[in-house]
Amino acid sequence: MLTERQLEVILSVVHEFIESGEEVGSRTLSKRYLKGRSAATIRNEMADLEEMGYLMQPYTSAGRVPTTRAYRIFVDTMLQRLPHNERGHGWIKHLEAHRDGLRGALSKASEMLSQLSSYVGMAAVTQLEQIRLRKIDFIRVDSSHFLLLVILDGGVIHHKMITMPYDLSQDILEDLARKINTLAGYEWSEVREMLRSYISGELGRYADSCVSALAELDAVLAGERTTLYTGSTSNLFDVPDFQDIGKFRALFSILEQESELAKLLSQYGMKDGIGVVIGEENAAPELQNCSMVLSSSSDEGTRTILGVIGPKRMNYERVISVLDRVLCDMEGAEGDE
Amino acid sequence: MLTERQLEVILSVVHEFIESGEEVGSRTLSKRYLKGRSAATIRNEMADLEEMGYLMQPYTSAGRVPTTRAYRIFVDTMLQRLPHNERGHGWIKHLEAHRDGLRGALSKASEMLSQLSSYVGMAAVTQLEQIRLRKIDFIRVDSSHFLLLVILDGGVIHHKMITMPYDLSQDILEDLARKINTLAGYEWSEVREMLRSYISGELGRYADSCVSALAELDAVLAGERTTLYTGSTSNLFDVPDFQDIGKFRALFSILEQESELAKLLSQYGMKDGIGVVIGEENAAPELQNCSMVLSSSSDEGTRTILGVIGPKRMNYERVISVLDRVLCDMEGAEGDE
DNA sequence: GCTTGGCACTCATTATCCGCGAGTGCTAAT
DNA sequence: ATTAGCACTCGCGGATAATGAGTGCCAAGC
Repeated sequence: MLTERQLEVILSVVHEFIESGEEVGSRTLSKRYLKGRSAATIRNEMADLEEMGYLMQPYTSAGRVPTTRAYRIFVDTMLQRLPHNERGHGWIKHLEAHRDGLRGALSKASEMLSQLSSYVGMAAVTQLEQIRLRKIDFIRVDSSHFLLLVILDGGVIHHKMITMPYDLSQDILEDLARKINTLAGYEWSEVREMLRSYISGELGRYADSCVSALAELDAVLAGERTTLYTGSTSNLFDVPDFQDIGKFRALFSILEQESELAKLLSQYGMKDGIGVVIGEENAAPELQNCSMVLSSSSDEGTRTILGVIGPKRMNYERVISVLDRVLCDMEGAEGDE
Repeated sequence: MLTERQLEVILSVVHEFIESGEEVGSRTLSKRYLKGRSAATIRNEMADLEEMGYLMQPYTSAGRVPTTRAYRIFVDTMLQRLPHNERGHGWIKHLEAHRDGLRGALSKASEMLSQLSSYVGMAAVTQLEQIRLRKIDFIRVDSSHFLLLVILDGGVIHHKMITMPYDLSQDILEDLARKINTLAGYEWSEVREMLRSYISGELGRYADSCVSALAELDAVLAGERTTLYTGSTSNLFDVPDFQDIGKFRALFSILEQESELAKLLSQYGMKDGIGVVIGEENAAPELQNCSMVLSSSSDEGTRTILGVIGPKRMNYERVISVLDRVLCDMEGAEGDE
């Protein structure tokens, strides 16, 4: 399909364009990459490749710019070539043991990814439907308030202050908690059902309040719920591609809509290992000029995604190695760093 | 000091400049504001006012632009004129009762302020040194982990997973918690001291771990600690003053450094009620082009600040009324919205 | 003594033009 | 198949000119 030389031209154009940000001309390629061949020869190849959809000219008689297809080839070739770490599977196991807990670990990781990549780091944890309950507790604060505390597998912690019309003594609450905790290890959907029958059966006059508390709890836990952490975004100011306020805005506004971005991430982070999503391959129209380098890891109940988002014209090699390194750190450092 | 007419000129220049964003000329003023007088007269006044430091010309023979002093007069006049809500004192009392808790209330408030003002809303709660303990609890999760839970006056909640070398049974933990909870109502600094002696005195072999746990806790609570919530920042893209990427960056980067901004806020939010900080009045050099409209409310132990940050050339009237309205909502809506 | 119309002058902004240079496509020779 | 040569395209940057809003100042008027 593609001759050896055509491939070489594609890779060269992408490489040069990523470095310079300017349209790549035949002369440059002839001088710096395919030294054997003359500019004219390369011009012919480039004309062919344009027809095939790998290159394009921003205007008549300018240099060529790679299309997403060209980037794709470039990245795939790179991923094959790299001594590509077959770790990147197990890291989710180590997250919870982090000294700052899940929350702290993810927020630090995203920040670190931002710093090291000089783009924007992201970390997301998705609570799947089949997440299991680890521990639940009610803490009486005063006569009309208690704090509902839920700890799920994977270290996800939720808490919520509940207002009660009755004064429940701490003893009653403890008793209730003890009962519910016998359900630890079950999936949430099961727990919910069991709770429902328990409440209506045994709780008598408190049933009303408990039902509404259960509803609250359900709202927090039901279905997929993704929490997203975003590293520092100020690196984006130094990216030449985003000097234009319009392009900047496109990326930025999606970074701010956590829910949108979270949906996108969970959509692409299917396979374990490191993956790259380039420009238009992305579902969101705002991200046409952006690429993401992602790694996901799943456990029963949660899926965690770490990654970097940056311009399509990003330094993929560096970002991939940075991500790889952060993942390794994660497995290594855990509690002691 | 200032004649009636000089004052009028100042207010007019500020008003016009806020609307148009362009240098204001004498002809405009004569036509739209001080209809009685001719352009030449106003030119003379303006020359005087420039000498007095209220106006300035960006370059020779251009229109005039207000200085911070002029903005100051404009804002002060407005604050006097407004049917200015003498509420705005008590709202901190109502925060905690919000159905989403303190955290939820503040994050919603900042978001709402962003939406309504079309600038950037902020909400910060500062935990003062003399904050009081309301309730503490240890929840055993498994043999080597327990969750430390601290509830402070004002509804501030902290939790932290602690790893323990020993297996402490839930009973021991509960006993410990019960003891500590007798200290509820004391200031944290007192609690810390009492705990310290208790631990070394009675806990025997567990003392080491407890000391380190106490240190953890102390790190979270000691001194001032401000939590900052920032509303959507994407409104900034539509502000003409920030079309230039450089100016945008200045504001944005400080919004991202939560700690910096938090420090600034607590510095200015001294007096209760609504206050405005304009441009260079601000300590941070990054905020020279920005103004903040702030309202703070203190309780024993916490101070909460709500406000909006935007360009110096912001629509102060609208922002002030928006803030006022959000504060009222806060007092009214509480749990039921 | 303010106020005001008139006038010359300033200066940022915008439009226009022009030449440069990098790059292309095509063709004819190798 | 490759390559040197050539005419052509087109964005970019600098120079120049025209525009126009606004000023400062002066001399006349109320």
